[in-house]
Amino acid sequence: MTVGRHIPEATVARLPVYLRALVEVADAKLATISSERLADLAGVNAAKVRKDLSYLGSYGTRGVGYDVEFLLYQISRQLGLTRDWPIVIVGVGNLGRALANYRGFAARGFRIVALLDADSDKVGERLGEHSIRHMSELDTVVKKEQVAIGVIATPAVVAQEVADRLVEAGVNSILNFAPTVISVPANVALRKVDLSIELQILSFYHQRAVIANDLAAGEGGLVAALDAVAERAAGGAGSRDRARKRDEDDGADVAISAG
Amino acid sequence: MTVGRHIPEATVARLPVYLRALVEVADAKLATISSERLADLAGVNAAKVRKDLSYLGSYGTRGVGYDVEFLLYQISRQLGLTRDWPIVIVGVGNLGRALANYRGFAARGFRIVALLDADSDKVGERLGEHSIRHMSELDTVVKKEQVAIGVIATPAVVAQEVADRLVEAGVNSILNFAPTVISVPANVALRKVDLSIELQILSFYHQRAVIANDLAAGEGGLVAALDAVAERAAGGAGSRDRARKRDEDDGADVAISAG
DNA sequence: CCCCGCATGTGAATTTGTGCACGAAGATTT
DNA sequence: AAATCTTCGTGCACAAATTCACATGCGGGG
Repeated sequence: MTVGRHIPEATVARLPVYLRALVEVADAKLATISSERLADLAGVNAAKVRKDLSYLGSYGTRGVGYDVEFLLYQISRQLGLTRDWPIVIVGVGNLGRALANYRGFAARGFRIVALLDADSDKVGERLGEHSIRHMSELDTVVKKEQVAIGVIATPAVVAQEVADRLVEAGVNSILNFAPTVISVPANVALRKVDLSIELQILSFYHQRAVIANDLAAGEGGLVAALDAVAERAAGGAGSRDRARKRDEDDGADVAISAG
Repeated sequence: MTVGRHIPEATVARLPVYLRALVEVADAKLATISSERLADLAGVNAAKVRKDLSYLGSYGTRGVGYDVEFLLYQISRQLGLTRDWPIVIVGVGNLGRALANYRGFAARGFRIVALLDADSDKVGERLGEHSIRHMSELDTVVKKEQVAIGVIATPAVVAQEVADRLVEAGVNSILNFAPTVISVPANVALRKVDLSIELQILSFYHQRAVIANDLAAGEGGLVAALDAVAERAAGGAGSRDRARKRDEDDGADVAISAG
């Protein structure tokens, strides 16, 4: 492989999935793994795994597979997980609290350095190993702690303002949980996690399934009535779509574990 | 347009975003909106908005734009939001609680009918307008309430089992927050939200930005950048045998990357 | 009533992503 | 040492998604 420059976005989005699978494999004390097996664990197809990994360089051994530890290291390195990144969480409501308690952060080298909230009543409250500080300290904290990533968990109305302040303070990567579109300068990386949007997307496919089901199940007037609608809504390729979705779905995913 | 058949997946994922923007526009008492303006609010490009909307049918008026109310209705209908969908949340930990309290669900017609957890100590605990029920009631609840969508907010280890039970009980749409890959039959719709994966993806782009920045920073910066690179290259070998702690991270998802 | 301007709808080109199929390379067996 | 088996790496064709560019058609002004 021509030394992986420019890793495709779709590939980048899958690397963390491979990483997680590899951690499990390593825990099981296996030294090597085939693309086939890794694909299985990651829920994708083997050719894709090989192509993805080839962007990182040729780290596999034909006839054998990939060295688990080495691959773990290479992926971690590409993802920038070999060092710690200080993060701040802005907005300590429902979601902010869940995030603050989420142990997956530290596990991957994301170190929470501060929890900020605009509500003076919350300031000072202890949460895990941090006490909540006031928004006004944002700039100070970011600069002092060299914050790399800002997590926005505020209500939608203030999200853009918070983003602006984060950028202003020097943060160049933002993870937005607020249910609104925010915009940032081109040099700032932005990702969003939107719970209600995920549900709505699911609702779309769910509705199709329901209609398809009704059609398959019954044969009364209902069927006739829905027929035209179903034709448009479900199309003919419903199940094919569904099957694909499982594999490739890389649109938006978020993850949290409930402790 | 030949009346929307087969709406592309990418388009489906954007419809909720348009919907949200349209709600705001409607609140502002505007009767029509141009693709340009809607694109702006949704953070995408105007041609994409037009093409997306064209899949729903030709609802715009040349020279004028789209009728806000009408478009709102059409999108809601496509997404299946004109009716209520009963949902259950399985796993009432950190995240499950946040989800249970999240107001965005009810707002769009997703009605939580039950909160389930395997921990007997939690059973009976009141949370909002529900009291937590035991996992063993899953089948009963799903059937009695005609549950449409199951939300998994459990630790990763039990996620697959929970998914299996949901499917078994008749749920055909699942939103998975557990930080693990789960598999379901082809006729079941599945989406995942993985918080730690989002952070890792962000970390990838962040790292790039850091290096690019260092490089652009001038001479001293160049040295620093090369240092950073060297550190990664060399440090890798050193920390190569780092044993990653297995930890349950959470998934969460997001959607955009900034260049 | 006709013309002009504006914004939609869409064919076509481009870019990005996927997956097959096969050659290459290393391991294992005979 | 050769034959065989396994599994990677990748060229290629196809599919999906994005973006451009412009013809089309509606509404308003004169």
